[in-house]
Amino acid sequence: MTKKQTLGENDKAVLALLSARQVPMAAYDILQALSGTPIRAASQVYRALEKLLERDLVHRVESLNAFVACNHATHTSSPGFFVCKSCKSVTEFDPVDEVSLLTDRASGFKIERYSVELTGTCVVCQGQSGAPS
Amino acid sequence: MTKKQTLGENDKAVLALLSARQVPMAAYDILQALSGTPIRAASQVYRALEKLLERDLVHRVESLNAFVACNHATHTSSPGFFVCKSCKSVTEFDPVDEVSLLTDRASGFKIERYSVELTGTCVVCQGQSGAPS
DNA sequence: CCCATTATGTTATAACATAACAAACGCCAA
DNA sequence: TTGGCGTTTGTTATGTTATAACATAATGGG
Repeated sequence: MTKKQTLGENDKAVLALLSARQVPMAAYDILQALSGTPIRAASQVYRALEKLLERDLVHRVESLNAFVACNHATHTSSPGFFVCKSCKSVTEFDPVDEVSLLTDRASGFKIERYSVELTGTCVVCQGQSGAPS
Repeated sequence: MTKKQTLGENDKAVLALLSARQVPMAAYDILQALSGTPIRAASQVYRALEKLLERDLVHRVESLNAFVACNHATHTSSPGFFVCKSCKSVTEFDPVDEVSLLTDRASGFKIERYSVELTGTCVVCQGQSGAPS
């Protein structure tokens, strides 16, 4: 019963791509970016993403239907994100404090996974759009 | 320039449906459930949802690609949800405390909207599945 | 070597969402 | 009153995201 222990070539290619870019990518964008490789179909991308998500090497950004490489040393399965709607960048953080508050008010609900996504404008983009010439 | 101030029949029908059910519904489920009405196409459903979302009468549950009627007296545009993966029920709450923590660590990021979704098992479903006969 | 299992490739389709255009409706100014 | 404009609604088509289903190849233990 050998369950997948190593990443295959496709998985590595997807991970390398997401690590190189620092922004979230949609699955079909990944597909297009990897057109030089054996990856030719959506299902290959989704299969790779599935493995990478299991290992917390990649996170899904729910509010964007997109995927981003984890940039933390210690991979957490449930990160929080600041998502800049202007430049599409995301900043990852670990919402431990917030989640401990949430645990308190869960009143019996058994939390298995969470998604905390803050949408707005990052510092850089605020400077660029807000300032008059 | 009269911008839509009242809800139309379609909007009311969608809201009534979502209020009657207490669980999130996907847009195409709504479409099917309203087959007796003038609503015949997906775009009509999405248009109604758009208006209802603007007014915070309905919320989008990102992790389910689904929509649920707001059950709060004071409608907030950014609620939190406990989502039971077993019975699909959602419990809405206002994550003000958590978000004030997040504001502290946002370090210049301007938060406009947020989504806090906790997936797990509700008290009722824990009792049903966990207990031996 | 042979078979079972896992991995990969390929095609098709399901599920979710919006674009684009047409028809009808309401309002108010000429 | 009517004619024009903005809004709403209806309709068809298409775009986008995700998975199902099946075929083929690689791998590893007996």
